[in-house]
Amino acid sequence: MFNPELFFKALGDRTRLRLLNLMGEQEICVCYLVEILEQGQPKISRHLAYLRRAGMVEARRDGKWMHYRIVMPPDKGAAQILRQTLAWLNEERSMQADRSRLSKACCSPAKYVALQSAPLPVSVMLESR
Amino acid sequence: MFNPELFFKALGDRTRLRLLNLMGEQEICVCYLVEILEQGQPKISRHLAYLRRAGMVEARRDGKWMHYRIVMPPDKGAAQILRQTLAWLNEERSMQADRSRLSKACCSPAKYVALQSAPLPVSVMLESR
DNA sequence: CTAACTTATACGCTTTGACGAATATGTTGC
DNA sequence: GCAACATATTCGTCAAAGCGTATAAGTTAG
Repeated sequence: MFNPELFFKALGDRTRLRLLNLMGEQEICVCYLVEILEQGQPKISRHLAYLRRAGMVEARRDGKWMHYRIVMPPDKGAAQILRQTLAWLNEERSMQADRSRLSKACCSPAKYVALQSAPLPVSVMLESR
Repeated sequence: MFNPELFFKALGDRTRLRLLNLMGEQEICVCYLVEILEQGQPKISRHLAYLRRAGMVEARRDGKWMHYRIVMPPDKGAAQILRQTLAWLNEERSMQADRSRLSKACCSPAKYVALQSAPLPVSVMLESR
């Protein structure tokens, strides 16, 4: 599929860029996205749906939880631009801060215990080996 | 300046993508953009203003005529993505057709004589040497 | 089945932006 | 100055999309 307009529209929103940035490395549970971005859950969910419609992410159900991950578009040009964009985002301070908060999720027990056995982010699982 | 949101918003419109595609090689007069895209002049002008605000193009006045050209953003990441985007656009048929119509501007005298001594596109000038 | 929980969607409201038509601005030649 | 021309901007309208609130849908535990 070749639809640059739809593709770039999907990237033209700060919240969606932050979501993509957090999904950059590996799949991540919606509950973490809500906590880290400190935005309402319906808002996060709507933006995830937008990204799904644009073919940029896919979801996997895991019991009550949904995990989202980036999927590279079949179009080679689009995939290249998406990869480039993720690298670009990673240069910005606020995007690094978001990622940092994700990796520290394991260090704020009060908050995450409240999420009652929410699945740990992959990064945390790797660290705790 | 680092503002991915503004950057991608500018790319999230078909008319603006077509304009960038036509400006890809060298600067081009507004009158050709209007002719080739077959869109109203105010529409073209508004989209050019949008691209100018986003820092993607600059204008040069030449008497009555305005010539627009792409300027690479100072941000290295943005510049790279813009270059890739232009290359990507160039793979699409309709974008190739637009470029083709530009290079054939010299072959439809009736239409372009009506433009009374409009400055020739650079590509035409190069061909006629 | 029911209660608790996570995520998705529907609704109403507001903002953004795209559009055509009309008009303003800037330039040239007389 | 004025007329003709190229381009820019303004205005009113409409559609797209953002948001929060409320609610629906799907899952698990009991």
